[in-house]
Amino acid sequence: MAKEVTSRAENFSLWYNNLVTKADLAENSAVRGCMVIKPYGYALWENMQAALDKMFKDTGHVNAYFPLFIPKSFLAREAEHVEGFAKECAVVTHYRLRTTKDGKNVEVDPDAKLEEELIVRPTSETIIWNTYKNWIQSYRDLPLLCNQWANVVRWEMRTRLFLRTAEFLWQEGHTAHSTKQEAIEEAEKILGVYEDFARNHLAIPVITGVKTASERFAGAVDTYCIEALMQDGKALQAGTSHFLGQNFAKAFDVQFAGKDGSLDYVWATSWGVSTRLIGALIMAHSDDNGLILPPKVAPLHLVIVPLFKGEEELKTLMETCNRIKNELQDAGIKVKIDDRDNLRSGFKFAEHELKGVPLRLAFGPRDMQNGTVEIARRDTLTKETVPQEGIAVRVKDLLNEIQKNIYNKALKFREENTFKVDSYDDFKVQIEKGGFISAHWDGTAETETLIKEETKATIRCIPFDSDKEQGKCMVTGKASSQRVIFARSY
RNA sequence: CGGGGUGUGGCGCAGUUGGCUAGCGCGCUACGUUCGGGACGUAGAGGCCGUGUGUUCGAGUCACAUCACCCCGACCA
Repeated sequence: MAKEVTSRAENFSLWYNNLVTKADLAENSAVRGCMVIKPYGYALWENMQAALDKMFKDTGHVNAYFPLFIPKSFLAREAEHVEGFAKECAVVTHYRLRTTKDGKNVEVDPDAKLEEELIVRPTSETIIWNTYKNWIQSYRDLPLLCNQWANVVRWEMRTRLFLRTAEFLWQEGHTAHSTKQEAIEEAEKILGVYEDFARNHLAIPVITGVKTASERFAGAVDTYCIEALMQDGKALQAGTSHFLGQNFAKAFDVQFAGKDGSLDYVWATSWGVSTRLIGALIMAHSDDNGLILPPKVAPLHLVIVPLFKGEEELKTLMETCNRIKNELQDAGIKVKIDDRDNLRSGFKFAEHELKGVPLRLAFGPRDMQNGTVEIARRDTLTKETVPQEGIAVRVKDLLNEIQKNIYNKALKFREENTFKVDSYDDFKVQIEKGGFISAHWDGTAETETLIKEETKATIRCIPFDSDKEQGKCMVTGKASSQRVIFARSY
């Protein structure tokens, strides 16, 4: 009997469980909201990392690493920045423990108090700019294009597995430029990288645009973003790229000498994507049978399941299985043979579907006789029997098809769930049903706040590619020059 | 920090108006039969019922306290 899975809520844990668990940190409430990334989930992250890392390097960036700890005073330098992060910082106040008198426990040694507290980085702008100060003197030192792969900690009031954990992994790029124009171009270029990565690797269509002032990164002049739509109709901010102006350069006194000898503050960007992208991947594609992972980032492309009774039969099948495995591996396909003898094949099928392995190749005595194999697609759940000959080509084709199909499905979903709305009444009705809503807004923070308070919808972004159509704000009736994207979001 | 809910083997749960030896499903171990879509049988292992204090002849069950977790808000990638 097949297990029945009905509700979407059940699926969320169904989807996550293969990749990640909540950190089990016993009695300590302080670390709630951390996650353990299991090997399979981490392999997925590593694939995403590798692809992104290559894209960064192809656009002239290099990797570096900066400290986890940030002196408290650094955060105070940029007023808006500290305002934005102060409420969610973990602070190190002591550097030593000691055994309690009864010898049964440990406690903080009050004599080991730090003179200046250290902040566990919520993001690294401050410590990086403090370092850049020493790296930049002349226009010849620019542009400086660094990326860092790191963990960060944000003490959120409420956490949510993958989407908002207390600690998460990410990459953060921090660049310095000699002109405003060049910095803006950099921020835009990176947003393009993110969009490309989401589309071509994660198979997630995203809307690119700029954030409104109230949604902007603390300390940025402009925040560009990619916004994705999840299957439950909620929006997810999947990545951001910030034009920081000269804010951090001024805060950390980073000036450079130009060709003409004049001094000026450098122009900056910062940008990042995190393990939240894994959450996006899961929530954008998965179905009631479990995960659906795009081949480009899947830890495993194909599992070979030999169908056998008894050790003897397995032996006779394994020769062919190994041959196929080698052939596929030589073609660059990530493949595994599932020859566990304590599980029935049906169970294995279900398990690999749950884990989102794009292809499954079943091979039994019947195929042995016919010189065939059975290939099943995870995305469509369809099966076909094909000759063993030329299997690598067929598998490659299928992986490409799956990659495309997953994207097209997600794109179709987004298109079917994006609505143009012109009246606030319609808006209130539509927002309950989820999806992106494209509507006119008068450009004021007051209206934005009002809408948020009344409907819980936020402006996800002012999209780059929207028509510059004239219209009237759906709330105030004031003039608007383009539609913006509203949604409820994670 | 407000509002609601839950704590019982690894996981998911039941446990009556307090009652005797705390159950069930999944999973786990062993053996056997099975094996082309989540198998079955038999035999096992595994629990001071979140914690503390009380009420009682007797507490998983009642009271009070406390801790933790989940959901909904405020905050946020």
